[in-house]
Amino acid sequence: MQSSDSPARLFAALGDPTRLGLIARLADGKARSIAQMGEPLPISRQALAKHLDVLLGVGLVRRTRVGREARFVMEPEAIHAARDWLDAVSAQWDGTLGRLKAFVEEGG
Amino acid sequence: MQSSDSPARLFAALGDPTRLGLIARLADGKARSIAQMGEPLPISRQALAKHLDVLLGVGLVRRTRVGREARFVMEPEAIHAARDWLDAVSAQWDGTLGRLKAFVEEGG
DNA sequence: CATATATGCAATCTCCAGGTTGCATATTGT
DNA sequence: ACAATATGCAACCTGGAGATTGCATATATG
Repeated sequence: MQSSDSPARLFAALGDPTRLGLIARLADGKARSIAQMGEPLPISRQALAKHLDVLLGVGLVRRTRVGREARFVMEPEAIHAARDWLDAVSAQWDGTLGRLKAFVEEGG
Repeated sequence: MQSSDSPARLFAALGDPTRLGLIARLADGKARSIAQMGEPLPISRQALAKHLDVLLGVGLVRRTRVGREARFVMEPEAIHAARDWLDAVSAQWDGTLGRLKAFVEEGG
């Protein structure tokens, strides 16, 4: 696990419709091979493999070899990391807004 | 509000270290001009303006003209939209059905 | 063993994101 | 009016993302 570089890389990995769709499909917890993942997609197998490599690089999925297949499962911790970053930003916004309200209340 | 296209565009907007830094700074709720935002950054003013345009395009910031200045404020609703997407994925994973499927698929 | 299946590796192509420079426009200040 | 400030607009350059094709390798199956 050397992927906790910066949240930007994580968001960048999610910032592609194909990859986002892969994550959405893998969210059911099922492990899928590359061929299975690519079955409904209009792109080549190699393009798909690259996308999965990107997701792997930021820790959003985990790879397991089963025979000649490479099965991919979602890794929810990376999702949590991204969500935590957004929560922090959101919390800071809500906090400062609360302080602004307090100021208005006090100052009149 | 025509920005609720797909979450991928939102994540893509966040998937750049410069833009992520801008959002982090704007999370305090203060409105800042382009010159103010660019003061600590090692990039040109035009590059910064493009980044702010990207954030504007997905609804992450709001622009207000004050005299000759263009002030930017964060728009927390877009942050919430991104967080909600991650929550949905996470919730699906955490569901018992998803975990059971994962166990069956992996463990055999 | 021979063959089909599933994936890995590598070279290549194209396009656009992110950056720059130069000039134009609008607003403030003297 | 004139100069300084703040931004907008446009052309341009470059590296890398996303895709392709072709070939190599490993595993299952007859």
